[in-house]
Amino acid sequence: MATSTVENYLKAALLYEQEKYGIVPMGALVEALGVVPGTVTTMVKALATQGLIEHEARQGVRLTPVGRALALGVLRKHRLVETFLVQTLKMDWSEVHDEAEALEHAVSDRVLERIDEFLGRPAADPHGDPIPDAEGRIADTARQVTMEGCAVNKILRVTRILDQTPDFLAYVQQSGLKPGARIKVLRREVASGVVRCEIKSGQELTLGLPAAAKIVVGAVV
Amino acid sequence: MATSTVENYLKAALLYEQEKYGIVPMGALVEALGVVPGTVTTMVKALATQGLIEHEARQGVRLTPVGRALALGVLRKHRLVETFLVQTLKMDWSEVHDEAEALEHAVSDRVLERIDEFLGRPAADPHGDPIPDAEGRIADTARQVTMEGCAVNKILRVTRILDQTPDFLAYVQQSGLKPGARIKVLRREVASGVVRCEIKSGQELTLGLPAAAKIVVGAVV
DNA sequence: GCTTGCTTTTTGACTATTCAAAATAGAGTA
DNA sequence: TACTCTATTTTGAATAGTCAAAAAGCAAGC
Ligand SMILES: [Mn+2]
Ligand SMILES: [Mn+2]
Ligand SMILES: [Mn+2]
Ligand SMILES: [Mn+2]
Repeated sequence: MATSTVENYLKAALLYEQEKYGIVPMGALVEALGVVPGTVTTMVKALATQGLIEHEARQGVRLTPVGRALALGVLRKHRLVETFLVQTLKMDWSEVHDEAEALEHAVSDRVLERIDEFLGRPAADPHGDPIPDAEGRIADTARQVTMEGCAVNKILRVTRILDQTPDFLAYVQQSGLKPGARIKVLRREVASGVVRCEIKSGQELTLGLPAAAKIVVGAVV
Repeated sequence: MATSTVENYLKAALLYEQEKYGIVPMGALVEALGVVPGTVTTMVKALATQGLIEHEARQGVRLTPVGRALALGVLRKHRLVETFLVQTLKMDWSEVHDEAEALEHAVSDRVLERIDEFLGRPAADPHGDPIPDAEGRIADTARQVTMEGCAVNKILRVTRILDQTPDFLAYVQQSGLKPGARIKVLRREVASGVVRCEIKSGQELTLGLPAAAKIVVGAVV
């Protein structure tokens, strides 16, 4: 059985892989796990011995198929637990990440299956992050469009928030841009670096381009 | 923060204390935790240093008020989680113990409060074991009566199963003696060592005295 | 009092994970 | 080419928890 430390390392590598391309530098793991560099070197060697990752000296790591499958399982648990905490237990979407960070290591596959069924097999978590299915398949999010680059004057739906720091989530909540919200981008002013948009009931809102780039939108269903 | 190992040791000591009187012998912890005796001696010293138990050399341990409070918190998590798994996620009552054994260390107080509220602040878990409240108060079960010693020819309700081995739980389930079931003890034959009783819809059932002693009954509400 | 048998403790060793601090490799720069 | 800066690795040490096996304590019986 993989320890929770092992699971955290693999999940961190997976998330980095999904965001960037190719190899995961040691520094990315240092950052994600909050440990000193020497610790990562040590752990990475151990994980490589176990066949979960490949370690290119002075370069970084790459997940093996076994390691990736394990990481996808942990990510699935994390996101289903988050969804459960928000939908069923009515917790605030900004506080569920830390809870899921611990529960993802304690929820068994049996319990997870129950949760998945109970929730009706959701495709995304409260932040709009896609949930891998039981076989480890996960929706491709490479071509998602954000408020920074979407069509103008068209009603769209917020589907995902890329920046999940508490501050940004609080801002998103308070300004009504949570996943599910319907919005319309009115215009983009590149010179001043702002995006002007309309949210439900005609209210208008102005946000900076970097913030707009963190809000993924899609067609209204 | 107490590690899950520490929590398991304290909970084991608490459960033993509740069943028997006074001091908890080292062997009881060896048995409950599934480790070798030397390990218990080592851990017990560490727990004593942390002020969670008192260690009487060659005798055993006793929980300190701090240790007992911690243990009651873990027991509360365990039993609320079991209840949640059965009532909300529809898991079988015979399989939830092991799941709760892991989840009790990962569920935060915040999540626990949500679960407690969601379930309507239950007083007992699926096995009928009392759930400590948030302040650590737990119902006194010292004078509970079992089918071995209860009144005869009176309709009673099963409230608790004391033997929670999978085999016994399966027997209880299949013979309709789960907590909540209404039963009537018809007569006790001390010579042959059996108890004859009637369960719902007039079916009769015979069980041995040791088995009867594991089924707690109370007045019908 | 001496021997038996069971419980508990001691000792020595091992794994997993971590940090601090020093050493080193590379990449880019002057 | 030599220097500088940063990322990574090495080394040495610590903590938590565990086991195996030997030693010690103690109660009971002879
Ligand atoms: Mn985690
Ligand atoms: Mn999420
Ligand atoms: Mn446990
Ligand atoms: Mn129980």
